[in-house]
Amino acid sequence: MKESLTIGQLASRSGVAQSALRYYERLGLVRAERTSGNQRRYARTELRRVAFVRISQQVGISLEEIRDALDSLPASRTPTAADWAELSTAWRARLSEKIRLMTKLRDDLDGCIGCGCLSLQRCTLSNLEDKLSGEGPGARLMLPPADQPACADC
Amino acid sequence: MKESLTIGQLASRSGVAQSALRYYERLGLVRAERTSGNQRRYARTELRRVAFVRISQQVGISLEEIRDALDSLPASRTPTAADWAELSTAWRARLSEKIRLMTKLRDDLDGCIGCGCLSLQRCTLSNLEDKLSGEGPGARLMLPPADQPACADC
DNA sequence: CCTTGAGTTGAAGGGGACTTCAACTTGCAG
DNA sequence: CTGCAAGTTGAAGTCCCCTTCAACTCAAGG
Repeated sequence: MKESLTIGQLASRSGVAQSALRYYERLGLVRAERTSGNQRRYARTELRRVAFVRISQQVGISLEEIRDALDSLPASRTPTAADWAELSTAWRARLSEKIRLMTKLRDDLDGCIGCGCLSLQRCTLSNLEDKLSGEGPGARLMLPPADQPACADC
Repeated sequence: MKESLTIGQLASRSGVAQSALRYYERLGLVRAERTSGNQRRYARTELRRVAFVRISQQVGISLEEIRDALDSLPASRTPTAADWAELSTAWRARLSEKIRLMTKLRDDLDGCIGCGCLSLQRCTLSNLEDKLSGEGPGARLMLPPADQPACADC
C-alpha cells in the first residue's frame, strides 16, 4: 500500500507546483517526513491540506490565515472528517459573505449604469466598509470622509 | 465652476491614495492635465475612471486588463453614460460568472464535507478550468492530468 | 556500475499593486 | 513677502506568492 507520496506525486495529484509545495512547507501549511536520503515523503492526508489551502485561497484568504486555521486541527491524531468539516464550515460562511457582497456589487453596478454616473460614492465605496477585501494585496482602501455628497457626479 | 480637481481632492473623493493615483497614471489608467507649475489637474470625468478601476479590481481584474478596457473608450470625446454602460456590462458578466463559480465552490465544499474527503479532484480543482482565477497573483494552477481517479482519498 | 530522472538547498528573481522617502517646487492665506 | 500645506519626481522599499537557478545528491532500471 502506498503510504506516502513523493513531492512529484503530490504535485501532480494536487495540481500544485513542487516549488509551491516546498514554499507551503516553509510556511507550515503542509508537512513531510523525510527518507533516509532526505527526500520528502508526504502522508496521504497532506492531500487534504493542500486541497484546503487551495480552496481557501479561492475564498480570498491569505496563506498566513490559512496556516492559523490549519494549526487548529488536532496535531496528535489524524484529523477526522468532522475536524475538516469544522474548518470548512467557517470558510463556508466567509464564502457566503463574499458571494453576498459580490452580488451586491453587481446590482450596484447596474444601479450606477442606470444613473449614468458610476461615481460609487453612493454605490460601492460606501459598502466596502463591509470588507469585500482580501482580494488584492496592498489595496487598503481609504474611505472618503463622511461629509461627502452622495453622488458627486450626478 | 470647478473644472478640475487637484490630486488631493481626487484622492479624498475617490477614496484612493494619492500615491496610487500617480501609480495609476503611470500605468495609463487615469490622465491629468498640468498647471503651469506642473501640478496635476484632473477633469471631473476622471472620477468615473477611478471608480471604474476600483470596481473592476473588486471583480478580480488586473490593472493591465482594466487599462485595456479603458483604452476602448472613445478618446476623442468625453465618454457618455452609454460608453460606460458598455464596459460595465462586460464586467457584469464577469462578476456573474465569478459569483456562479463561488457559489459552486461553496456547494462543492459542502459536498466534500459530506463525502469526508475534501480531495477536490472531483469537487473543485476540476472546475477551475472555468477559471475562477484572477484572485491571487502567481497561482497559475496546473491541472492534474485527466487520467486521475475521481476522488483519490475516498 | 552507470546513467538518468527525480529531489534537495539557499539565494535570488519576478510580478502585481502600491507606499515611503528625500529633496525640492507651487500655491495661497495672512 | 513669508510661511506652510500641498504637490512633484525618481528610486527604493514592501507584501504576497511563488518560480528559477545553480550546484548537488538520491533512487532505480539496464
